[in-house]
Amino acid sequence: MNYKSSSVHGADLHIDGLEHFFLPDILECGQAFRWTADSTGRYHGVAWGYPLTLEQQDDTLILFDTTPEEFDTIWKPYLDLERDYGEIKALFQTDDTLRQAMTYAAGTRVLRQEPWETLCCFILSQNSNIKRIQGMVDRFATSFGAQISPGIHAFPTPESIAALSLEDLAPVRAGFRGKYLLDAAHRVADGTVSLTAPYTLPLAEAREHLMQIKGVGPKVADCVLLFGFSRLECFPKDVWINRVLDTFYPQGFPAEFAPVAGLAQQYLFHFARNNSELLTLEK
DNA sequence: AGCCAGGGTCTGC
DNA sequence: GCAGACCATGGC
Repeated sequence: MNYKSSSVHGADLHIDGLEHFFLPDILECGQAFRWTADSTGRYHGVAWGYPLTLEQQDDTLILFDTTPEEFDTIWKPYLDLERDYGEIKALFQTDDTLRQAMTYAAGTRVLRQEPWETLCCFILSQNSNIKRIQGMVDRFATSFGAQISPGIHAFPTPESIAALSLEDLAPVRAGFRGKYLLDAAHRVADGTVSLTAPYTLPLAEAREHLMQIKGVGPKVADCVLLFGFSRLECFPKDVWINRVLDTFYPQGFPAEFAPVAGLAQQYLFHFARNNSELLTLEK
């Protein structure tokens, strides 16, 4: 189990006895882009149309201004609190590289994000960096998302984006990615691309389905499948992961980890970025 | 100042 | 199929 109990404190909810859970690992690892930490360490964000403030104190997670019902339907699945990370990590312990890698992001989890939001974010991610992606996503949501409370915006809908022109999108400062956002919105709005089918399609077909969209290649498709559709068998390959594979898995990534390779990818990504001197950097 | 960023498209072999 | 130019822009 991932936590022992939950309790209501006024308008807040406390989740106690957390395991394998650390907010900075989860919210700042480059899988989600709408969470920001304030000076007290609390995180503010929006997901599935709901705003939330989060704070972690040791093994207790505090969700401010929410209800047990909202926790059960939105935040428990969003934070992937139903998955047994202990079991998966025990499997990874059998691998020397993964055992070491897991210490660099021990509390990460694969969020269950909204597919459309994840699609847009990773279209915007291409040839960019996490800081700038956050800026583009914030301008996108602020400019075109419905205001759900003062200063807080829901993520824009595909329909609302499909009605825009490239010039309308200028405030996002997305550069060449703007036209890709519009293509994604058009295809989702007219039904060419389904945002439910990839939950269940065979992986190769799910990738091809998303890659119909201009600006969506293998890496973006895999990130959307992993972080937006909870397809943990997906293993996005960027330059860092390729260096890890070259250095530590020249015979290929072990097949026994295939069903949860996407979680391994998370640990390996952060391990790589913190230990570049260990990697073969040619090519 | 210059490099690189959680890539993808388009063109030319 | 595969390499290489090119894409816009900001963060470091």
